[in-house]
Amino acid sequence: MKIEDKLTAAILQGIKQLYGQDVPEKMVQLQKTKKEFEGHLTLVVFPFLKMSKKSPEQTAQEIGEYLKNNEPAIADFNVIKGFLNLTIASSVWVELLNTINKDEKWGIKDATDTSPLVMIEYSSPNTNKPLHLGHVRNNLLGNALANVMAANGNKVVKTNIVNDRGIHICKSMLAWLKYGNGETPESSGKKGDHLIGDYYVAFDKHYKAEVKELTAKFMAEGMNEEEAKAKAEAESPLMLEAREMLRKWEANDPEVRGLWKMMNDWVYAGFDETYKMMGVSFDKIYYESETYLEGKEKVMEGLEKGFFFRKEDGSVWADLTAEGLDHKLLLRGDGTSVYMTQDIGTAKLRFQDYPINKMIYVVGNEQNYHFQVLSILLDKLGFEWGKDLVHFSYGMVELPEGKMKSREGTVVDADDLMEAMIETAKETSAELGKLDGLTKEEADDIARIVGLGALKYFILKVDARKNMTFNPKESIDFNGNTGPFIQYTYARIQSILRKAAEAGISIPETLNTDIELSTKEEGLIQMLADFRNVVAQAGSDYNPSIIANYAYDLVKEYNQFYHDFSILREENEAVKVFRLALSKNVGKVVKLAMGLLGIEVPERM
RNA sequence: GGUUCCGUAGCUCAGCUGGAUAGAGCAACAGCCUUCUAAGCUGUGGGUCCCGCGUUCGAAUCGCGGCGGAAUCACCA
Repeated sequence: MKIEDKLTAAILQGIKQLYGQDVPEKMVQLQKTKKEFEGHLTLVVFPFLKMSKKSPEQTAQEIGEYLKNNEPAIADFNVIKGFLNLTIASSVWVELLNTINKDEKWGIKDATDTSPLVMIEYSSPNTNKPLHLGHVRNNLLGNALANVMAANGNKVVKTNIVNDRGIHICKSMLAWLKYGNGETPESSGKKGDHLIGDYYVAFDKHYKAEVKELTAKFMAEGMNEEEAKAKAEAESPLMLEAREMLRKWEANDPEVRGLWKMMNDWVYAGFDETYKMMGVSFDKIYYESETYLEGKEKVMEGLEKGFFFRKEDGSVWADLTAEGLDHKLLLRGDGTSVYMTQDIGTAKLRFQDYPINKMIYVVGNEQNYHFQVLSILLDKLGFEWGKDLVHFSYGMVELPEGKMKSREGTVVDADDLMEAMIETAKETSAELGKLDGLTKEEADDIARIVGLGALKYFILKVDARKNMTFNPKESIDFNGNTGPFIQYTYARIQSILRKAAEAGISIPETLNTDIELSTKEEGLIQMLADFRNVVAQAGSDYNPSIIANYAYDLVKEYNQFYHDFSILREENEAVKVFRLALSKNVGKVVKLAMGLLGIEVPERM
């Protein structure tokens, strides 16, 4: 039983005894005592003044005395204004540590057969260019959220919807045909996604040049600039060719389809490498080319049932004015589908494939409106989870000079970024002399773990909703509130445990409670115990960042403890063993917490 | 213009189901490595929590109104 629950019960009992009234549980506001005061938990007594009819100080004093006399867990108390600071007995903390110690996965709740099934969609790349920093945030958040949901006892299916069709791919294909000389990933030594991305850029370059030329021509013929540009864009032969290619694709032209498949496969091979390096994975991948037709069917079904309406030109719309929104297009006049139609189709397939209880879409906040609409539409169409689907909406990653713009070449590439982080980690490790005596493989592995840890933590510690700034010049720090700091502390704990084992000191599963603890040690146990709440809250709030910030707080606290107290040099055997057990469990919880974020921790660094 | 989100130290961010003197890191300055890993620890300086009004014993936190920034409101995805 949690200490807070136990105390709450005791306090309720006390209130009844002292003031003869039953009060609702939520009036008992127990919070962690602030550092500058003595005690572990603090009861705010203001809510009870009405029934005690006494001053805050007197009321707190009364409740404190009651607790000290009647609740064995309370060793002492002090009163400051309306705050009753309660000191919990050392033995209670040791018992708590014993509980935590026995539980290898403290704070983690495994799914059972009857657990709800949560599907999480994330990543969702286009196949015409490599992943960039924005995708990195998406992937890391999606992966972390999946871990968090799983740790809260849900069955989790991670899914990815790949946008593998459309005009953007045709542009890359066309450019490759025109300017490529048959270049392949093998022949060029480039990753497939980068190769295709380069041709997408090439298309854009040639297209722009074409438009510029045509615009000049039309202006010479007497048009104003705006008209000329619009006409040039509409009549650009390159763009017309790309559109023609898309038509052929839709008509299943074997040549176009063949090229499309080949080039997409290159891209997937590239993505797979990136995902693998990033440490993210999927249980089920959907391809838009396979789902986009499904949506039409569903929309037609809705049309028959009268949820939607058709305009004279044949286009199909949803009237959402009753929900405070506008009219939304679902099928174009020519019967082709739009983005929304595809999401409906994908939803349909997913629902066929899995008994989904909750659907979470990890998609940037520029699509808030889209998901608001999607939720309503899915609900109308009879998807049980439609109404309360979760759009896990995250903010943009911006550069100091503003948004990333592919046009201006300011896009931060995911592969480059990871490589740079690992390289920096390697250099830093070498400078600090951490790599002495390690094999190259070991050193490389540590550099990978630390470099990626720095990147992942940097991104995950920020509240997902907020836009965040990433400064490539200053790069990501390895000191302070960072992934490496947490990893470092973990590695140091492992080092101590190794040394203890070498010295033949064993840590018993159950520690003797007859030991005096310092406030720092008690505080650490309190923080360890809190991990449960943190995981639960991260799950119910869909918020991985609180785990990141928790891990930092815990490690920061442990580091201070580490410097103030000796562990292996401690002479009192019982105290030494206790501190080892405490360290071990800090290490365990840090590893679990970082694991939820998808961040590895090294045994040494 | 409508809707949604954001605004906390020079910078990057915590804190927000109302609670005590608003916290970290970076940057600056001053200390600490013959002792369990100094990617660390200790200290100093640094604040109109965007502004105003309201609710409350109590507001960075809740409500309303402003101001500033972002996103979105496409037969793009």
